[in-house]
Amino acid sequence: MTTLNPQALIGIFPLFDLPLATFLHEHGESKTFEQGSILMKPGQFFKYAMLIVSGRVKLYREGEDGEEFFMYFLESGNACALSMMCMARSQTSTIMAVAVEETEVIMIPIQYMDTLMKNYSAWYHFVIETYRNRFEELLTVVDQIAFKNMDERLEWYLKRQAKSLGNNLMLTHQQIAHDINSSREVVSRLLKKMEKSGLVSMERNSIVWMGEELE
Amino acid sequence: MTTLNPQALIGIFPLFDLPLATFLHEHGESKTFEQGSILMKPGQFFKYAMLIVSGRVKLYREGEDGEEFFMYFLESGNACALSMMCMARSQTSTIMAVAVEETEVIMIPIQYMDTLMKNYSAWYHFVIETYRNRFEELLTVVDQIAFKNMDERLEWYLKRQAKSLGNNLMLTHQQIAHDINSSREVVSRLLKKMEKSGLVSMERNSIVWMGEELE
DNA sequence: CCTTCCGTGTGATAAATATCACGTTCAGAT
DNA sequence: ATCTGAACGTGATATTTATCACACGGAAGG
Repeated sequence: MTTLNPQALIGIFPLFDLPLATFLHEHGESKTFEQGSILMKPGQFFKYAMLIVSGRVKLYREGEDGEEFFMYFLESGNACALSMMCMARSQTSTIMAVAVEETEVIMIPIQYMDTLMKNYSAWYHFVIETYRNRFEELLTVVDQIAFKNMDERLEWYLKRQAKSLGNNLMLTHQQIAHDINSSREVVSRLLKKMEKSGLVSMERNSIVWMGEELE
Repeated sequence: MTTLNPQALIGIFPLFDLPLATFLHEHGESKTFEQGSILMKPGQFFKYAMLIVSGRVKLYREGEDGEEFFMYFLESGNACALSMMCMARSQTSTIMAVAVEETEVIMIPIQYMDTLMKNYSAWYHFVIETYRNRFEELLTVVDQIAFKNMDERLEWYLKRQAKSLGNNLMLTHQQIAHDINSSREVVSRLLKKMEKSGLVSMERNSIVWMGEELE
């Protein structure tokens, strides 16, 4: 039983229709994750598909020696593609998901997947759409790290952050370096250049993105 | 109507059951792609989901200035995840699929997707499985380019090639450089090192992988 | 047989990025 | 107010990768 009623669910997940929203309302479970808590980590077993109602989740890949690499955010109306894929086979996760703010999710137990797929076409459209979006996002990530230099990657990173978190970014250079798998000094220098060309303005602990918006 | 009968289909796609195989046999279309022909290219609109019966397809990402970056192979029993997601609206970012040998595929017209999803649970298991495999493969690609140096990436590349194409690889240094987005000279030098440490042996136009197998 | 082209080898150099060392600034704690 | 630690700035240097230049040898075709 979710805290949100079917109509409210449709408001957040526009691909849902009333029968689906009603079903999920009845059989889903609401849960709130505090800022900083882990929704998913490598090796974890899935019992639920997770839909994001509100808040924001950061997905990143972990390297062997503790490096991290930011992949994307999940936000209101999104679903965790990995949770849906893994639960279909009772497999374990390979990435890390952390709430960057207080985040409310709906958890759909694995045993309903067959019913949903079979009887609710809105559900499988939603699932396909979710996969498609994540897959495409992952492809753009590959593009960036395969073809672009640090300056362009940093710019793209900031663009994406600004799109999700707003133009005033509470990030330290160190955090950014971590996310793009570079080093603080490199990030500092590149930011300096970007400031000179008017793309950002900087203060202690925060950066204001002044370039164009993403999309 | 496919050239293969339902039983033969199940032999190639073990997740299929008889009703599904029968349906696909009736409504799918067989097609053969010659070596070197393009199954999928930038900005293409999909009318079919594509399943690989035999042969091998190489999936590439293309950069803005014509660079290429090898992502993975699709082989007998695989399906093209992207075709199933019907990426109707991909723009600048492009993916390329080329047959590296003569390849037979089954093409399922997109209008059957709803029926398949609704009435054939084996189909949606197959679809989920396909997505999951491609997604995970893409994640390992991200790992490599995000965290590893060229020597490790080259080694991993050769391992994957050897796994699909056999240990005797008919590749020039130039082709390899292209696939991993590096340059011929770099690849030559790294291969030289690998030869000295006994990982490969080299001849003109071919490289024999002598390291351990992947997986 | 000879020429030409392609694949390869290799040194020199450049460019991009990472690392090290150290300084500065600023906010919060004592 | 002073101290302290975190965040940031910056030069020097190392490492990694790319690029340039050129040489060599074999294979294919005339």
